[in-house]
Amino acid sequence: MRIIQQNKDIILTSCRHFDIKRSFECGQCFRYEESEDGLFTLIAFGNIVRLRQTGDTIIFYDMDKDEFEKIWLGYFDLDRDYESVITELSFDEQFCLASEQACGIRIFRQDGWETLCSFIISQNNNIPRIKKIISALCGLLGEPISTGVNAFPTAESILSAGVEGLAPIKSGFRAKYLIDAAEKVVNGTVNLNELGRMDYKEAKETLMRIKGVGEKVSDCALLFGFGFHQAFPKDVWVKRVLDKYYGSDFDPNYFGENAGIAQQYLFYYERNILSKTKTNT
DNA sequence: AGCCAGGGTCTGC
DNA sequence: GCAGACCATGGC
Repeated sequence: MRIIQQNKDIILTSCRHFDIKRSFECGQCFRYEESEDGLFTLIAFGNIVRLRQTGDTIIFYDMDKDEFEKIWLGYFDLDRDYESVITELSFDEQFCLASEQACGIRIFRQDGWETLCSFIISQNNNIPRIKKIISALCGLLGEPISTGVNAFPTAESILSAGVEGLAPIKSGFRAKYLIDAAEKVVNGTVNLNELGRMDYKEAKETLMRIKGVGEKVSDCALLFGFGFHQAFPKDVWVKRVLDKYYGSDFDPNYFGENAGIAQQYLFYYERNILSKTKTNT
């Protein structure tokens, strides 16, 4: 992969292991839109990013190199060698099948607070509606960053809204969980800045102090928002894979330190490929 | 109309 | 530790 500044854009070439469509559509990120001509618009860290992929070339529009290296290199996990990660995980037969169909998925390193809230909202919910609720939350309480676009709201802002104040976003029973998360982050019961210094187990337990955060939500936040690549979220799709091929005694340690990456490929394979092609038996 | 969705809590055994 | 009811909402 090479990074080139061309006029006002950043161009990545030879991106064998970065498929932006699959990476966005694999259920890790909710603040993006794809327009009909293949343009993706992402809102993250108070910025709006527009990007498009043609073959193995990706263009980041109106982006300067300093900003790219400071924020987006890390966000898109571009320092990680996915080739060797995939080779490492390929001892497993199901992963091999999945990685052929899900090639190019990368795990984004998103904002921790936003990721935590996003996956609190995700519980017992579907992806289109998760996106809607998050968008409404930002519109209601986020700081404007452009016309009609707001950043993700701070914990203080959500806390001051209260459960009643969140009513317009129609998050249902999850509103009280968002408030509890905001409260514990503001009062220090959960210090998100310390999570990175903890081991996986301690970080997971810390997030689970929040009401509405169980094992799965905690794992998603750790994997997509805090860089814990051994976190292995088990949602209904992943459980289907585990039931079909691995048995009830499956332990994520089977996949090692990058179990979370394996999980993401299996999730995408089951949800976006298998469930749409099989003739029901 | 009923089931499902990147689940968790609470209660009862 | 495990099963089941319940939780809001919208798409199909």
